[in-house]
Amino acid sequence: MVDTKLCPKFESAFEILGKRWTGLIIKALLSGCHRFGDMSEMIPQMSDRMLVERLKELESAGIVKRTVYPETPVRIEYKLTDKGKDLGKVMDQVQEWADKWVEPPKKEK
Amino acid sequence: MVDTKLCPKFESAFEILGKRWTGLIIKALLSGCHRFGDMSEMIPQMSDRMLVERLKELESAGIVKRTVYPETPVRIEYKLTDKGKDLGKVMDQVQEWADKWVEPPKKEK
DNA sequence: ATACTTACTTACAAAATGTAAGAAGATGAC
DNA sequence: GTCATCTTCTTACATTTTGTAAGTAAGTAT
Repeated sequence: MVDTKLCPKFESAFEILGKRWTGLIIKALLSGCHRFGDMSEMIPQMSDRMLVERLKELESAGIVKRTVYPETPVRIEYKLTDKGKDLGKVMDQVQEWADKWVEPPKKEK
Repeated sequence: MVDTKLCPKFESAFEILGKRWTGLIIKALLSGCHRFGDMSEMIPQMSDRMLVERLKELESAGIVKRTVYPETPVRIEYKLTDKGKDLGKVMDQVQEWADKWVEPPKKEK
């Protein structure tokens, strides 16, 4: 064993990233999704309830900014802050790893 | 909105990384921890029960290899496979992001 | 026989997530 | 006016995951 403890900042980062859906939501935002409905469509396995909850968490973590446009019907935009955009590098590495190591799911047949 | 779906491989990667403790366990393994007790010590907030469960998942995902040394008392080593070691780059990016953006927790005065 | 070590198991409670229905606020159709 | 529509949530309740703490197994050593 080398160290006796992990870096607290690293741990803190994974309190966010290590929650279900968070990574996918950030990826969706990086891909240009900005609206609730867009994200909900892009990640259909996730329920709206979870999306609401995660977006609130990401907002209070300073990763996402929520803006209301009082049009009709109301439009609400979720955008990554600088802090959030900086997660792009993390996501790129995840994508690279996934491309190299994840074999496509062989569910059917 | 740009795309209509996320990359399935990316999603698959986050089925693992997006679980509580997984990131910290991989980081511990990258830091030179190899034994159950070491990891349990390095991540004291996590219970043994969870460590067992996550290690099994990581093993069946091909990220960790478990080896038994029938000494006394028994020694069991957990090591990252090549697939697992390749997550080092992801973890490095997380660390970089955390160093830049995570402010140290201001719990107690 | 008892104790000691490591690596788990098990049972049960608590918390997170899934599911599905509903609600609010502004509008337009009838 | 009343009904329906759209989007973004909210609520209630079931299911699943995680937390907590005690216990087990195998191999020594005392």
